[in-house]
Amino acid sequence: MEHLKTGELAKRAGVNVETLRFYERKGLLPEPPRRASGYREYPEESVTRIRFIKRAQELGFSLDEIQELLALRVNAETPCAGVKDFTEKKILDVQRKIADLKIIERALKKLTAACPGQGSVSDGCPILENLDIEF
Amino acid sequence: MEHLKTGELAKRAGVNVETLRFYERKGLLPEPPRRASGYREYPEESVTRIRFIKRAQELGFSLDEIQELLALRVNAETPCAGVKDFTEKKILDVQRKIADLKIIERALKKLTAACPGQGSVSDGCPILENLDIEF
DNA sequence: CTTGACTCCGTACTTAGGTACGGCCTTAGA
DNA sequence: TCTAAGGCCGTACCTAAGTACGGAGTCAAG
Repeated sequence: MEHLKTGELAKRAGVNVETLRFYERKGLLPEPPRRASGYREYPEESVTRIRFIKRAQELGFSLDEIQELLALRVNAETPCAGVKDFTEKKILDVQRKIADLKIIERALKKLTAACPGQGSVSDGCPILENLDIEF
Repeated sequence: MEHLKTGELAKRAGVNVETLRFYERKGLLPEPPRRASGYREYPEESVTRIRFIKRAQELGFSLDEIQELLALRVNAETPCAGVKDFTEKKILDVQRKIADLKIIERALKKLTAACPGQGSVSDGCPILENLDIEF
């Protein structure tokens, strides 16, 4: 199977059909070729594209930022220096996110570490009162 | 200075005054004591609380999730086991985020690594066509 | 003791990111 | 070949997360 219709793509990528149209309008998903009837014919790769978008969202990127990320592999007119600058900024961005998530991870681990998993919080559970997250 | 008025807190935390009222309505920010006039008097810690909320958002948590995270240090009635379960799920969640961000980081680094930072993309810039991010 | 900046509150508006609706058209299978 | 399931489009609607408005009360510096 080489081509996908909207419904198939939507199902495979785990999104609503309308979301595909929405992404297309937004320029996140390139307009696919159409058959004579007007039906869209998506290539297989669209699945990973969509999934990348969804995952990047969960990582705190807005659709606009995601578009910029995706543009990196496509756009052939931007001056190289600009691309490099942008990319380096994004790397810092990502590194900060990783660092902060590690702080949160550590805080959460500290919580579970001591917890017996039984009894009720009020008397004895050592998990709480220890979630100190500072940035 | 022990107490903060809404405007002061807002400025320190870098958010709009209205956002504070909004968070209060949502239960993300506990209702502070009021002076006789009705004016809110926030404790200093509110600043870190707000900043935590903002940062957690940037890391891809919704306000509802953030509320759950914050609830961990406060709520004294939930059964310990439930708390532990929730916390462990969140840890996995966070670890997945970190892993995926690292993938993105690596992809972005691969881009800059080879780029001279000059010339235009179309002829010669090695950055592009190499951003292969798969989940 | 006034005046300008700040606060209160309820309510309305905005933006991002989708979802749903509905009328019409296409396709594929019995 | 008829027909249900699915596609097309424009438009309207929805939720999350704020932002703005505006009339009335409060505070503090001069």
